[in-house]
Amino acid sequence: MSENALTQAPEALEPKTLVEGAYQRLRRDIIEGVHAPGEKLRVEHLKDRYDVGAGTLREALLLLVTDALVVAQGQRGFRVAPISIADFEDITRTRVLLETEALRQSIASGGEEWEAAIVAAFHRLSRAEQRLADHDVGTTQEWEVRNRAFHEALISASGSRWIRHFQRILYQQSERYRRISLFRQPIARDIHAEHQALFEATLARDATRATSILTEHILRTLDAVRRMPADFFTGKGKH
Amino acid sequence: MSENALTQAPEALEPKTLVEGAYQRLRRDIIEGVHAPGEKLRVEHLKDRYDVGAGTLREALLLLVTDALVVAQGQRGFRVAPISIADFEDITRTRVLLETEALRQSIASGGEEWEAAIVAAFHRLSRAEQRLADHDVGTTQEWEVRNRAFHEALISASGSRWIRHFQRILYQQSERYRRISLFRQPIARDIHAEHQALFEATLARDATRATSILTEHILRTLDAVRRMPADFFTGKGKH
DNA sequence: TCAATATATTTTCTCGAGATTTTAGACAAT
DNA sequence: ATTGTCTAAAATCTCGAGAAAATATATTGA
Repeated sequence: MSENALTQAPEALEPKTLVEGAYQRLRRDIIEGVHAPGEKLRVEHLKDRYDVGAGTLREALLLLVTDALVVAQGQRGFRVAPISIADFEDITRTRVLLETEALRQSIASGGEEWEAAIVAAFHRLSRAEQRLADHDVGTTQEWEVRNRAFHEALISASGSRWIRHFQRILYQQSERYRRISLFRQPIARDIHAEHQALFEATLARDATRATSILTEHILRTLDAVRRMPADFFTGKGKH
Repeated sequence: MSENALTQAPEALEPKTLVEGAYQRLRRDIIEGVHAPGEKLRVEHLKDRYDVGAGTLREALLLLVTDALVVAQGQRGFRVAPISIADFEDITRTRVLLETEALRQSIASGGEEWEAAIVAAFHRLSRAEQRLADHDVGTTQEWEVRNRAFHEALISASGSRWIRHFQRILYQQSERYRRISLFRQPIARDIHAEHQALFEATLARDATRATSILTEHILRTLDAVRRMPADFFTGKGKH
């Protein structure tokens, strides 16, 4: 973690310490649904799975509280943060608020390096989407990474470290929802066209159009989750 | 911590565990400037000051990372989050973005209980401001608490837990800046009139006017910090 | 005097075990 | 059958000590 905790992309660096290592693996497992939402996280069990001491694992769990992926309750241990449709709507709407503002700022003050970064990220993402359309297996993970990179590149010229910090947290949260709903609704809809339009409007410095497209783009993910069966979030149904 | 980590106001509850206790005291000390920005936080020293074991104190430090009051760096321990004018401007602008949106939502969907809570909070704040004007000593802390309570009451009807969560973090950050600059610039300007106007516009459900006043209200704190001597944030000057 | 290397000290990180609290189960009473 | 109490088990929280790393100090050579 370099100068400020807010500047640091939490997955970029490789773990310098056992705590960070456990933190990263635990985070991935939570986002991927290995540990179900609401599930109790018992230190005694997990310390074997992740091969660290109890204290070390507790610290990793504490770090995950920062990402709001884990909730700690007084004298009653840790728990995977629960999910709900209302929460996902909240995440999505707040993401729109922050991400459009950050995009506006970036368009206003972004320089050549910013443009170059977007072009590069878009190119990488397009390739992944092409491979995805060709039904190549195992490219979803790659797409996830590049999709995130594209979205971060778009707003990377925003002067606001705080907005980018919060955006990162929310994106991570929504990624968790997407992973969980992925089984039912693959990344079907023509998402590439949306990215293309977003890409062009941004480079054309058309803030109004770019933010409008971005808003629709983010909001569209709401439909997928809304179409889920009612018992999905209670955990009673079998999936 | 009840249902969701985001719903919990971190200072309301009394500590159920040693970690929480150390966390709360440590947080207060950082906000009040007892531990200067950028200062190294050595576990061996602090564990005596706060009367807990080393592991316990580390956990408290980790919790403070969530509030972005402490930064952790790989194998090099903990440090009080640094401050800068640019950071404070960022905090302030982001606060405006989030708090105005939350206020808009509250005005749109707030019910009677929301109104009642605002009336009560405003009353309590007014009394404190009156006492402050009468030069009563030791009322600044009380004012801080009630000012925060008033601002939270205003947006308490916002359906967005995430916005409220982020708002709380940012408010806490700005409180730190205010405390540090308090010595030079007391809460002079007629802040009560601003609160009064904000109060009235909100209860009148005039979202445009209310958010406009709130924006000015928050942005005005920027001036105080901008007037600080240039060497203030480097820590070279004596204060 | 300065730079570079080597040593010593400090600090962080990590683990395992004991104390406290919560949770689960058995049993009795209404 | 349900409620309540008591006991047993499990889990969390806490601490101190040892291993690893980073920092400060001393030494050597140009």
